[in-house]
Amino acid sequence: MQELDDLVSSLREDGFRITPQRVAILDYLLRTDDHPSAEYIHQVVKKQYPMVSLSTVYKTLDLLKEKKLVGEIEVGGQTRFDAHTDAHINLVCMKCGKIDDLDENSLNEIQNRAAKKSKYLILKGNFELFGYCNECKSALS
Amino acid sequence: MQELDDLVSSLREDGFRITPQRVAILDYLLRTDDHPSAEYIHQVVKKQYPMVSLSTVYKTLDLLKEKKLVGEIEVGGQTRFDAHTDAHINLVCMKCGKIDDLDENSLNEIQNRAAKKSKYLILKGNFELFGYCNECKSALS
DNA sequence: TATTAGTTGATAATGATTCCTAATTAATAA
DNA sequence: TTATTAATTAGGAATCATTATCAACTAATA
Repeated sequence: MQELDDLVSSLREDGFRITPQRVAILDYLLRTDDHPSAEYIHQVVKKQYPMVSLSTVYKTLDLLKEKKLVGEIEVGGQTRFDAHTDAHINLVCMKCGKIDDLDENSLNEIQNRAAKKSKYLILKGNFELFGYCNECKSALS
Repeated sequence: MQELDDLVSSLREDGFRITPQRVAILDYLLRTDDHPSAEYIHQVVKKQYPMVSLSTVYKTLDLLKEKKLVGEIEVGGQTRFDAHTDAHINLVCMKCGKIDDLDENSLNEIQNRAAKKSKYLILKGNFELFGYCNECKSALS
């Protein structure tokens, strides 16, 4: 996996230690389209490294957020993570809890316009739409 | 306050009891441009009705959310509320924590386009931009 | 291979929100 | 106006995600 190696090297160059735990977490996030919670990431990574602790997952996620390698959205009282870092829409299914990504070109433009109008210095944006996914809406009673 | 009276009447017609607690909470949300947390709403309402409990604030907010009289966004591990219910951008200052609203016409259009492309049934949208407000960015070290 | 500072795992602490229940009260009708 | 009653409230306990703490461990370096 070229991308993983590159990101790992860049972390190493920034002076961070490369631990199997960190690699496993980043690897999983790069491979999935899912938007897992810290708890879920912990479950997944434990299959490969049973000794990994939840607190290490949280700390690694903090690091990856800081390096802008992963993004986060807060949904239903918990934080969900993904490695899809360009501006996009998160479609949140209120029934099954899944989150799909949707690219939308106009978001960067909106962000720039908002920065100008508001005088805020904008660092990141989250765009969430809540509803029912195709499967769950079909199953509505 | 005409709007408050109308909303109170509509709640009564829906079979909900009109309590001073509920009126005070809704009244405050209608009057402010702020995006208070439940805790903060509790502080404000207690000045007028010192016996109001935090759990009543939470339950009233649930009711008002269900009736779509207030919106919510999750920021920094807590939920913030406002009575500005049409689609808009929330500008979140990562330093002082304030949230400003910004109208943006294209949001409804984006929402419709996303619904079509994704096949989701969209019920609501949140658009958040994070950064530093004009005051806080000037004060950056 | 030894050194050492960064990292980890385990668990305690925190804080926002939800749950629980007896007491209260808004709404209704007599 | 008063009695009835089911909805609502206050207060506190419980829950759950996240953060903090710290002794033990280990990746990086020389």
